[in-house]
Amino acid sequence: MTIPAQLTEKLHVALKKVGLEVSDSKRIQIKPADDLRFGDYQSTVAMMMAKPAGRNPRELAAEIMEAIEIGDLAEISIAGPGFLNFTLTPKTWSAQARTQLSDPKLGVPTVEDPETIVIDFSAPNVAKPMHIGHIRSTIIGECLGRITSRLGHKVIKDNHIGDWGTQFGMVTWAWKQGVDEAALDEAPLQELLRLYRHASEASKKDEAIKDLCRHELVKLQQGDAENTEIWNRCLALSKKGLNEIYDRLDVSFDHWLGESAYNDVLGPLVERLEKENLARQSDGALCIFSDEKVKPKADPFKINRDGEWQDFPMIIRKKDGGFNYATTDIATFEHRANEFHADKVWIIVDIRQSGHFNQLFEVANRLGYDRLEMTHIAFGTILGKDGKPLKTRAGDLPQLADVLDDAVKAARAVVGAKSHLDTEEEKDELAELIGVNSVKFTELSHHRLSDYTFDLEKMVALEGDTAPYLFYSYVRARSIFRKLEEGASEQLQIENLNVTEPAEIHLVRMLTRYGDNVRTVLDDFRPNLLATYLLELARSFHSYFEACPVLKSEGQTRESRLLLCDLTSRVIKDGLGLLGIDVPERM
RNA sequence: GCACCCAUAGCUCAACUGGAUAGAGCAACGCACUUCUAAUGCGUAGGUUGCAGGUUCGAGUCCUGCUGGGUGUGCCA
Repeated sequence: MTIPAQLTEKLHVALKKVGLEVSDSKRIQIKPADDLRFGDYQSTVAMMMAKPAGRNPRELAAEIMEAIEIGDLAEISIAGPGFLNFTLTPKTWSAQARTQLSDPKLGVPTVEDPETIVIDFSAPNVAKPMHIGHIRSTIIGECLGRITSRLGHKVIKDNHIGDWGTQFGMVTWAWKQGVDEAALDEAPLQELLRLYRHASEASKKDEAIKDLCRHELVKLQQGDAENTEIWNRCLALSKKGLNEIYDRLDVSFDHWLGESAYNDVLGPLVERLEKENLARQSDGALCIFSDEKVKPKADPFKINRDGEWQDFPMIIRKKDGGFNYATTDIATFEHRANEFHADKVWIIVDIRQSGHFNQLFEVANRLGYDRLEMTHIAFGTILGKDGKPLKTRAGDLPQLADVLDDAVKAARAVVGAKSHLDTEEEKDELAELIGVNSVKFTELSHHRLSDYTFDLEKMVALEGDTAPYLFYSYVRARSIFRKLEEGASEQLQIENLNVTEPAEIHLVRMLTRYGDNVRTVLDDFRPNLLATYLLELARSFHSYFEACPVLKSEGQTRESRLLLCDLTSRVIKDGLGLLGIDVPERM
């Protein structure tokens, strides 16, 4: 039983003794104290019960304290307006640490009812190389996938690539204007980007060219041989480029079911919707309208213009006959429900698309998929130095590969100056690890909804709350074991783990919070909570490491401290692994 | 206009979902290295949590109204 559960139970019994019946044990509210001066856990039950019982909260707290049979689990004190503070004894902490050390899962809980969860993330447009804006979905998605899977769920990671949309019409048009085969051989992604930019600029200037691009897409969607051939070549080249980045980021997928994967079902799908009166013609397009069941304000199919509520339909077939992302998105969730048997679908996409998802989820309900729980996990915008969003269409975004290269270069300079590694090859490898993971960690340590300014210098800063800080704590802990005589680490006895010093106790306190922190990430899809926790853990380890000599101590103390180093290094490695970050053994 | 999101130290972010004197890092200043790897630790300084009300024993957190910023708003995704 966990410590909070034990304390809750003991409090429950004590409350009965004092003559106060608590119907809901949640009201007892044992919480970790947010300030260590107040102990490890606190209960506000005396304050909450006092008023209805017509009692003084402090007196009530004193009675409860008298009645509770705490044994040597914790020390109790009363403070402030009536807080009951529990300070766990060193004996309790030692036992907690031993339990965690002998648990292969390090205290991370497993869910009782595993679910099948589809995570839809990254989803780049394949005609263009990934730019910095793609980092958020990619990194958050991989992290959520790892955590969800660790908690015992079945996770299906799906890269819903944009391989069928308007941008393909543009690339195809430009391709036919003149593709540079030599460049395509040399640097395929750059050549595709050139084609896209060419078409983008041309169609901005000339409405007729825009129409030609649209037409190329319609031809592709209708199976035109030449366009299909071009499409196949683009797709192969793009995927190769994307995979290089994913390998570098240590991101992987179970499926790459992009928009094109659903092409064959779009026609029948749209016919079905029209036949069942879920969609109707409007201005030449086929649209899904409001069902008028909720107030306009809460209706995703309504919009207010000049004080008047008007229809705001979801277009599922354009007047040129082409399908758009709304159509493929409907086909996609049907596939996920029917073929993947998903209980939940998490879609990790920019918050700017939230309106679209409100409509999409409503469509799912109307189609009878109300048991499929779909969530749009939104994130904020990456801003330029001017405080304005980096423009997606302008084509002047830093490419992700370049950002990673720059980060590695910056890391290489620091590694060159500070590393204890022997060879240049090892240093290059370490710089790659630090550079790439600094970019990832920067992303994961921000709240997902906050906009943040893209600042390469800050991103690769290697001091303070960064990936290298965490790496360093891990490396310090592991280096101890390299100094040990052969086989000594195997002989460590878990029973000998026993903490007494404040720095040791604080370290254990942080360590035992690991499982809870992992779990809470999924409450609101917040990897930054785990990132913050790991930084705090590392901080308490560095403090401990400075305050408590390990190898210079003797006997049981030495063994106990070695075990603490072992446990800490395991938690840090495991925690970073859940964030999608690999650790170096030396640096 | 309307809808949604955001506002916490100079900067970047926390605050365990309503608890005590709002915490970290960066930047600034001071102290500690022939080291268990100083990519560190210890300390100083930095706040009317955008403003005004309300609910509550108790509000950064919930409610209302403002202010400021961002995003979206029919055939892009």
